[in-house]
Amino acid sequence: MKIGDLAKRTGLSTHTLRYYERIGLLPYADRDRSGQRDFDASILTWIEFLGRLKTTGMPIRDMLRYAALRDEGDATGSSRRQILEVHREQVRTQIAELQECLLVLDTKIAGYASDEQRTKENDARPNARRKPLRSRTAGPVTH
Amino acid sequence: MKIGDLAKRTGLSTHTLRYYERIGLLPYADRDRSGQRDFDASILTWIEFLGRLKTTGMPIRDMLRYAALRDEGDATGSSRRQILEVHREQVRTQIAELQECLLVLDTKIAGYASDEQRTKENDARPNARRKPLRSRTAGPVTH
DNA sequence: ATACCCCTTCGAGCGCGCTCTAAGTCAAGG
DNA sequence: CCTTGACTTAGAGCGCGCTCGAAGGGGTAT
Repeated sequence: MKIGDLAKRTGLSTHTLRYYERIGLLPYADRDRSGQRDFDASILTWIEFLGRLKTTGMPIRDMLRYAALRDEGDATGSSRRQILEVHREQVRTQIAELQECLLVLDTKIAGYASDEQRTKENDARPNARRKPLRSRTAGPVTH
Repeated sequence: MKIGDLAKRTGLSTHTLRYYERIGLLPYADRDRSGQRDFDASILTWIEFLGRLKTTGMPIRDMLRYAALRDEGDATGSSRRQILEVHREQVRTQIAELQECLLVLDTKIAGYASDEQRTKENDARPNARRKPLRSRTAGPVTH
């Protein structure tokens, strides 16, 4: 499988795929006689799993640790399991935090909701006037 | 309230607080006669709310849009509500994704679990050997 | 042979969100 | 008076995860 095809299948750019290989997140792919990468189809599973790790906020450096252990073979199974168990716990925490935030958002939105009738709460502005600022800090102001 | 106190209370560094003021995420704070910031206690509520937005992945540029509307006063209530409603939807999606990933992690871990007995599945390595690489790309290798 | 398009490597650049340094001011305590 | 320590501004630098550009090669269709 060529890199372009893999890109289409995974939604990653060819640039990103090469980058991943370069840093060791993907195994070094076979090259055909003209030097082009020929990916094994099984790479799809691995990339998908990496996607899960990424979605759940695992930094690349940790994925690299995991990938390295994977390369070392069977003996590293329990280390890998441990990494995943620790990570799973972080994901659980993350979900709990988000759910808490969701409640706060609900409350806040409810405060704005009541029939376009303004409540004090949602409009409280701490320190009076806000300085426009943004002199040399930013360019054409995109905000 | 001095910036140092506020830093302690919020867990943000004084650097970060000044940075937030600079970009307009915090209102321009009053200065005492010697030029030092004197924050209104009500800023705590705002910072806490910003924290929620941050936790849920809202980029600073969007927080700035929200903050700007807030400064414009009561008339912007419905725009602000809209921003939050859109964001809430994204948070919900995010949570759903994480929960899906959690299931995948559970499965993966279960695969490693079974009494230290290696299963094929969890060790499948796509393209044979992995090149060490990492020649000029990185320094002393921290991974 | 000539396009055309996808591929290659190497290395620079970018957007984000801080984070830190430098150089200096100010107020309180010993 | 002198030190200490928290504060001030302006601006440079950093870690992350890509993202892109330049310069060139290969294989196929016309």
